[in-house]
Amino acid sequence: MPTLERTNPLPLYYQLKEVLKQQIRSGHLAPHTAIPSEPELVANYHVSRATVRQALSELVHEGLLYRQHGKGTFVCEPRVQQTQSELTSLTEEIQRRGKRPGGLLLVSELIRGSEAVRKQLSLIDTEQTIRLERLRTANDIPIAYEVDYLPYPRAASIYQRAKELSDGSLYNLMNSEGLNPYIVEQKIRVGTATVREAELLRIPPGEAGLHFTSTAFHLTGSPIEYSETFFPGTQYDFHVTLRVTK
Amino acid sequence: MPTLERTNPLPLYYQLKEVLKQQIRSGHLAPHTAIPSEPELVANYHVSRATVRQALSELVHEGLLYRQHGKGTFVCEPRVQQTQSELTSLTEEIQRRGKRPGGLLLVSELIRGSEAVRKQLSLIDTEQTIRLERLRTANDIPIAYEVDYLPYPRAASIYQRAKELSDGSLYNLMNSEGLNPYIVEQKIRVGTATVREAELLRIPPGEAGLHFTSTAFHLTGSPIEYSETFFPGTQYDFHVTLRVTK
DNA sequence: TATTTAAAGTTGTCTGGACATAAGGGAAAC
DNA sequence: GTTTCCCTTATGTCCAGACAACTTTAAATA
Repeated sequence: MPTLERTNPLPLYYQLKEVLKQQIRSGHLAPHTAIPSEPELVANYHVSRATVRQALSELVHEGLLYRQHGKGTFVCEPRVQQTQSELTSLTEEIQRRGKRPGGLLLVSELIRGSEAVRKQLSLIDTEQTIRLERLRTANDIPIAYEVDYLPYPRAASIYQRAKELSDGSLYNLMNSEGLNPYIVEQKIRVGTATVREAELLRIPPGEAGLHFTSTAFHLTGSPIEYSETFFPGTQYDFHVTLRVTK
Repeated sequence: MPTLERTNPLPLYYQLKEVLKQQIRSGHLAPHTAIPSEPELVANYHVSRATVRQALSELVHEGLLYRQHGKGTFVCEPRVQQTQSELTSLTEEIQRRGKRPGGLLLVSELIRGSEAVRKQLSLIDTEQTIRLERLRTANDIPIAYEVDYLPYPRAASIYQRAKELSDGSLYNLMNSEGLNPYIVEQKIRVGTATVREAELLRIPPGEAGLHFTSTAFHLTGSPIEYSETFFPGTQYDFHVTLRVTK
């Protein structure tokens, strides 16, 4: 049985979490079997019950364990996509599929922006909108047309560094500037390509595809990015994991 | 200041949560302002710090508060769609839009099922598949064509009560039978209507629409339902809220 | 034998305390 | 005037213990 290191800067509950996670993934703890009871974990790892419970609570929240009052704590059956509603950027999605992500920055401008966009970004009167028009590629093949809007004074650094978007993702850039997307709301519907989109994506105009509108919020709940993306045809399938809020 | 009732069967941390939620929603606690510190809440409500922290932690998890180590706990800016990745059934979606949900059960049968479906439901050799073919309606207008698959011995009660699906939702039925969907994985892509789908939905064959494949898992991680749904044209837009996993 | 009761083990809630770590402000030193 | 250091306050982690509520098992009872 592994031991927890009190000299380790990582918290004890976190170390215990990792140990249990490892045992679940390796199969030492089989699905639907009970893990050691809380008093047993307390004795085995020489930590308090509060520490054990913090570790278990987070694993329950991550969908690896489930509890039954009076009976015990059990291992969940593994799902194909173990992550729940994980926030992954298109860049990461492309990489996950074994392709090389890229991007072509078509336009980078500072405008007032439509009322709809201004409302999405909760802009006040004096503030402007950064507008980025991009063609996203996988292995140099265009796969999506995207327009991003960011609040101007706040995301000024993004406007300066927009050139770096040619190969990286906007979310990476935002993270490095303290504008970490924390929650993203997306709306998905079927749409058809405009003439401009069709040209850039090398598809027949009017072809059907997925149209995304997405708003990213900071940890604090402030909107930090709004975007509209068009994925042509059936090249892209979108995954999502929903969970009951209890 | 409201007081917590120790005679109330609801836990203290839960009562405190509700009090704070109410103050946030009513505007007594404005966005980006600090709520009382933990020691203050301890003094104000006469509970221990652990109880306060349990309430705050859950509110942070629900996206209503954010913490800053060394500074305090603050109120999040409200988002349009305050729920995060809430698991809502199509029936609820239709109701939310002020329409009357309905359904026409076309087929209800017990079959072996394709290998793909059997794999989705993790069936063993002797188990069969319940197959339900349904036309979903809003105000009696067909809006989607859906085929559901459930594991047979386990969901036998659903097969018996399939007739009740004519006006209710499958998820409601499943909940009442202890088969509560807890996590749902969905795949979304653009698809075209088959001849049968076009006929039933009264649209031209080959018309584009959203094609959903969805697998519902129980609290324990076991798959309990797999379904394929087709939404024609642009009638339906799908909302989703993603969140970073920290 | 069948039923009821009691005990043991489990998670859920709650207490009061302790020290660590991070942020900010003000006083002291430069 | 500027910097440095310390004190205060905030959240983060951890402890030892208590009782409640639920489940199962086993003993006691009818």
